[in-house]
Amino acid sequence: MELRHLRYFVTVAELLNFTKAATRLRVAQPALSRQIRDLEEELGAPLLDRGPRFVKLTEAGTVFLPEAKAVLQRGDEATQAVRAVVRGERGQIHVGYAPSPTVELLPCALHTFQNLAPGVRVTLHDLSSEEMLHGLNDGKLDLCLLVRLSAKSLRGLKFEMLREYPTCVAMSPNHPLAKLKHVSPKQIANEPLLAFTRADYPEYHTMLEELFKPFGARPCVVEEHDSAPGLIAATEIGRGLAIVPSCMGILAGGRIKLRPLHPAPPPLPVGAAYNPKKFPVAAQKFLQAARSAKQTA
Amino acid sequence: MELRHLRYFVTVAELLNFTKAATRLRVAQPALSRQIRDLEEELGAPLLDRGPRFVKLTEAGTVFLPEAKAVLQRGDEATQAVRAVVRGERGQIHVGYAPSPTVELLPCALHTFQNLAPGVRVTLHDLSSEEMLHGLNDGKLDLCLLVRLSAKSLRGLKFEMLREYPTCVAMSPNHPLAKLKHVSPKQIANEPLLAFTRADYPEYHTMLEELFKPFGARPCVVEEHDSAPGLIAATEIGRGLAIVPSCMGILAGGRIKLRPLHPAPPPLPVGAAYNPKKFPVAAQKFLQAARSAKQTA
DNA sequence: GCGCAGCGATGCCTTTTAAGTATCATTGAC
DNA sequence: GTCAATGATACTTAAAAGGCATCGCTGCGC
Repeated sequence: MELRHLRYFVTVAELLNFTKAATRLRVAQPALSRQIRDLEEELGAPLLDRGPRFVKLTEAGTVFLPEAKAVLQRGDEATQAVRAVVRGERGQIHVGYAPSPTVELLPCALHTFQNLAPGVRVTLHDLSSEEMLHGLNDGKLDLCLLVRLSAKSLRGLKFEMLREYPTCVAMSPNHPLAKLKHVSPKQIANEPLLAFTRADYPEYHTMLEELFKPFGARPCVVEEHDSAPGLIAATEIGRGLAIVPSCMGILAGGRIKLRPLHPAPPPLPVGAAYNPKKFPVAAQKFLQAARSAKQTA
Repeated sequence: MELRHLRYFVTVAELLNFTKAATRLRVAQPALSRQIRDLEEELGAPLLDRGPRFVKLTEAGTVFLPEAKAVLQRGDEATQAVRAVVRGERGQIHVGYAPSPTVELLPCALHTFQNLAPGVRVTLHDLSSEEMLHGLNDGKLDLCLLVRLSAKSLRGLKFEMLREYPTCVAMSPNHPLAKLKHVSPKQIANEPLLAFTRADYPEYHTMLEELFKPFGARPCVVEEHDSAPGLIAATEIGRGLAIVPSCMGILAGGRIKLRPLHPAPPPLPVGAAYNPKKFPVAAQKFLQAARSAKQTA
C-alpha cells in the first residue's frame, strides 16, 4: 500500500464517481480504477460498491475512509514538521557562551528568540573560548556568545559584534571615588587593584597595563580571582578597586559602584561567533534575535 | 512522497547504515540511496548526515523519524481496521425484527453477540414481515428475526429456526383454569377468546381454527388486538382467554398465567432469515450468537 | 606507507508498474 | 430504441524502481 492508493481512494470516496475523481487527480479513469482495484485486493475487501449508475462506499470503505484521511493528514504533518525545521521554526540549537561577559546579552537574546522562534529549543553550554571554537568547528555548537577573539583564532569562523561595554572602575559603595561621576586612570594609579587571574585572562592584563602606561605607572594588582563573582565579592568588602566592563554591574546588583573611566579605554567587545559553513536557519534566527534584543543595562 | 520512502528512511535511520538497511529491505543499496535522496529532495532538507565512516540523523531527520513512524503506524491501523471489518469484528449490521415473537430471542442474541463481536454496532429495525423481506432483498438489512415464513415468500432467502415456543392459553391469574397444569382445547372451546387482528395475522386465525376443528367447534373470538401488549392487557383484566406462544410470558411479567395446551398444537417457529448472496461475516456472527444464546424463558 | 576492507555514490541497464488510449458493456432516460 | 453516462477491459507507452558494476573516500592493520 502506498499513499497514492489512499489519495486516490479518498478522492473517489468523496466524489463517488470514478470519472470525476480521475479528472481531479489528473489521471485517466482506467488508471484510477486499477489503483483502487489493487488497493481493494491488498486489503482483501471491496471498498466501493460499483452500481450501474452510482458508486457508494461499502462497509469496509466506510471504515477505511476516515483511516485513510488520517494517514494522509499525518503524512502532511510529517512534511510540515521538516519544513518547519528548514525554516528555523522548530528544532534545537546549541549555543555556547562565556558566562560573565554575556550576563546582560544572553538573557536579552534568549527572551527575544523565545518570541521569534518558540518551537526551537536552545541548549546552552557554559564553555571556555577554546571549547567554543572547537564546538563551532566540529559542528557541536551552532553559535557562541563571547568576547571578541583575535582574527587568527577564529580561522574560518565569523564574528559579529553585538555589545560594547565601557570599561569602569568598580569599588565598594563607601569608597571616596564613588562620589565622582567618572574616574581617570591617573586617580587610581596607586590604588590596590583586584584583577582576573593572569593565566586565564591574559588579554585582561594587557588591557590593564595599557591603561596605566600613559602615566608611566604599572597596575598595582594585589589579588587575582578566577571568576567575576569572586572579584565582585572582594571589591564589595573593600579589598581594592577592580577594572571591569560595565555589564558586570548586573552581576553585582547594587553591592558595588561602577564609575566610567575617563578618558575611556577601549570598551569590551562582546558578540556572536558562528561557522558560516554550517549555520542552521534556527541559529541565524538566534543571532537575529541577539542583534535586535534591547540592551537592558 | 510515498509510504515506501518512509519505510526506507525509518529502516536506515534505525540501522544508521545504508548497506545493512538495504539488505533488510531486500533491495540493492543504490536503489535505497536513490529513494532516500528523492525523499530528501522532496522535503527540501537532508535527513541523514553521510559521514565517511558513519551515518547519523540531521536535525531534520531527527524530527522526521518519529513523524514517519507515526504515519506508517497509522497506515497499519487503517489496514487492520479493514481487516477487522472483513473478519466481522468491526462495522455495523442492520437487523430487522418482529417485536413480539422475538421478545425472548432478541435480547439473548444481542447479549451473546455483544460478547462475540464487541466492535460491531447493531442497528435494530422494528418491521413487518413484508418490510423485512424487502430489506433483505435489496441489501438494506443483513439479518431478520421473525416467525417462520412460507418457503414461497422467502424466494432465495434462507431461514434458520432458532426457537419453538409451545402454544399456551393465557388468562388472568384468578381464572379457574389457572389451577390446572395444562389445558386441553376442548376445555376452552366455549370460552370467550381474545385474538390478534385477522387482517394483520391471518396465520394466527388459521391456527385457531385448526385448534378447535377436532371438536367440531370454532374459536369464539370476542375481541381483536393489533399488538401483543394490548392482548395481554385485555387478558389480564379478565375479558377472556388468549391463545399465545409461551414467549409472551416475558412481555406480561407475572400479570397473566400461561398454561400449555394439551394435546399440543404446533409450536410457534421463530428464527433468522438472511440473504445468502449478501451475508456479511458480522451478520453471520450475529446468527451464530443467536444460535448459541441460551433460552431465558 | 600501502594495500585492504567498509561504505555510500554514480552511471547505466533491466524490470516493474503506473499511466494513457481506445473500446466495450451496462443501464437508465428520453 | 437510441443515446448518454459510467466503469471495466485490453493493449501500449512512459516513468520509476530496482539491479549490477564500479568509483571514491577513509580508517585500519601489517
